[in-house]
Amino acid sequence: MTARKYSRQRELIKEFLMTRKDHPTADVIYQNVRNENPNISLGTVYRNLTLLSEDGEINRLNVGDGTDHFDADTSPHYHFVCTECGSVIDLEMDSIESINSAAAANFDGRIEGHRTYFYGTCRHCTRLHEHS
Amino acid sequence: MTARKYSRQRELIKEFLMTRKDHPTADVIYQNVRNENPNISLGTVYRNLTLLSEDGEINRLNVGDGTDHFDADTSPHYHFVCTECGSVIDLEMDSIESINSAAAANFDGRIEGHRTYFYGTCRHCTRLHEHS
DNA sequence: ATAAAAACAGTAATCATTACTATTTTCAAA
DNA sequence: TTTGAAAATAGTAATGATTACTGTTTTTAT
Repeated sequence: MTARKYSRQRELIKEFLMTRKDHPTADVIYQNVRNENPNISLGTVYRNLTLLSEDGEINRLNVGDGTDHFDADTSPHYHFVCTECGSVIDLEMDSIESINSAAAANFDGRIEGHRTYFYGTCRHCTRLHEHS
Repeated sequence: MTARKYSRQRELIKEFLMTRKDHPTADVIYQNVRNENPNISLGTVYRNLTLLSEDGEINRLNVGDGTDHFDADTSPHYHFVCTECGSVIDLEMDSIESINSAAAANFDGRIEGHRTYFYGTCRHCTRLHEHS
């Protein structure tokens, strides 16, 4: 519906996000894209992140830490969030779309999908606790 | 560790939340508790919601709409979020703790739990679309 | 009773995000 | 190739949820 026009800024944002697998926040993206375009504004970053996710080119993650994270990998996969350091890590596991039907069983409405985040302690933070 | 002292305000907040199954936000709780205590401040509501959830007496829900929701039902259960009206509804389905082990299979770290929200259109919004 | 810890009301501050505005860029059609 | 309307931009102001601060009041163990 909305005619999308080319923008170098949007391209830079997408390009940067594709190089990262740590699911950065808008501000981290902003700080990094500024290396390529020092004049870009934070509002432009936010607006383009929204446009890209509306277009399905990226995903917005609400991991529960108060700030959104972004992911250029739109293939179905799950995320782990470390409750100590806050890092967001891709999980290698099969999709569990079957839980949608489990949820729909006793529900009077239409269930279209789900979002699942796993929480715990990441490898690095676990090791920090080890007292050998 | 932190010695908790009685507070009438905290009691009112918990009591109100227990009467509701629609998972209200802090501001909705504030507006309602003011009927019982017109002097209560919004900061007190926020602080006590945090204390109550730290104590495991209530749960904080991050449904992805930008504002936290609260639930006095701490028994394990899942939630549905209507993408049209934003309502948050309890789901009657078995716990699927088994997905934790699926997530842990290829992950080098400790997975302690997960949070899952189901999205779609609620009964009410679905009916609004029906053109009979 | 008393006093230290906890909680309070009221308000200011913070943080992420969105909205606004005047200017610049894109791009399809002339 | 111009041209002009739509889209996008930079910069800044505003918003909304939440947290922090401060002087006062409550709680509660002694």
